[in-house]
Amino acid sequence: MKIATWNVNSLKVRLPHLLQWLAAHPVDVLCLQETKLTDDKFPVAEIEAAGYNVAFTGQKTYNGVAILARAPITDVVKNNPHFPDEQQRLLAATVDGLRFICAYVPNGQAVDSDKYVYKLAWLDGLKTWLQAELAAHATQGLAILGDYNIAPEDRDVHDPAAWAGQVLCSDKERAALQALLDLGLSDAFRLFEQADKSFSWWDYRQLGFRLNKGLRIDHILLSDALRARCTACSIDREPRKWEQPSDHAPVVATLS
DNA sequence: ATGGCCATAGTGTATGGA
Repeated sequence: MKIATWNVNSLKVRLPHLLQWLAAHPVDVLCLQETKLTDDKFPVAEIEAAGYNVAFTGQKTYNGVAILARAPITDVVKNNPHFPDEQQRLLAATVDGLRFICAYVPNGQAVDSDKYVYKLAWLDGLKTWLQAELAAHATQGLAILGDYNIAPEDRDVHDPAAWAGQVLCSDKERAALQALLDLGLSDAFRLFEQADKSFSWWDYRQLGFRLNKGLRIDHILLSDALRARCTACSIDREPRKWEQPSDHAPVVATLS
């Protein structure tokens, strides 16, 4: 079984890339972030024609998440019951008996800004909900995939000195991510040997991708039951090379 | 050169992203 996450930065613009990528990589479950589409505009027919079931929750202009799956999708939950939020950033669903959560963590804009305060509160609320979800799905397993907008360590940053203390890299954000891991989750990417300077996002400016000036901020976190089944995890840089790409690359994990 | 790009809403240019 293959599971993946991809921040598409507008599903309206990136639908051709999504369909092209799925044709080459027919993963079993794919979590999308930043669809930026209200539900009435979601491309259900195109995704079903590609052989996927889909659950989604969106809004105008910003945010929006979706879960695509080859198998039936059940027990869909939109948003965090423990954190009332008008922004559409969380979606949970069960596929093949496994629990999947698609997460688009707030960006935070700048350390100590209102958006940064919201980001930390949002992550604290996520922790409360995750604790319950992990307990409810301990046996079969849970995966939470998405754009965390946090680079866990300096080795996940192209220029740690320049980014030190900045949003996406600050101590409080890293501590909030660690608090999620401490619930009993593992960063799938770090279960394996990986190339140095592996990133999942590159700025559109400054030839960011060509110079590999990126960050690793998109993650697949696995509960213990799924960690034991995980045999690989990689970042697919290919779609970042396509014409008019998303600034994020897909992250893929393989489960035995 | 402390900003460069991209998407959205909507036709000027502001906001948000990361």
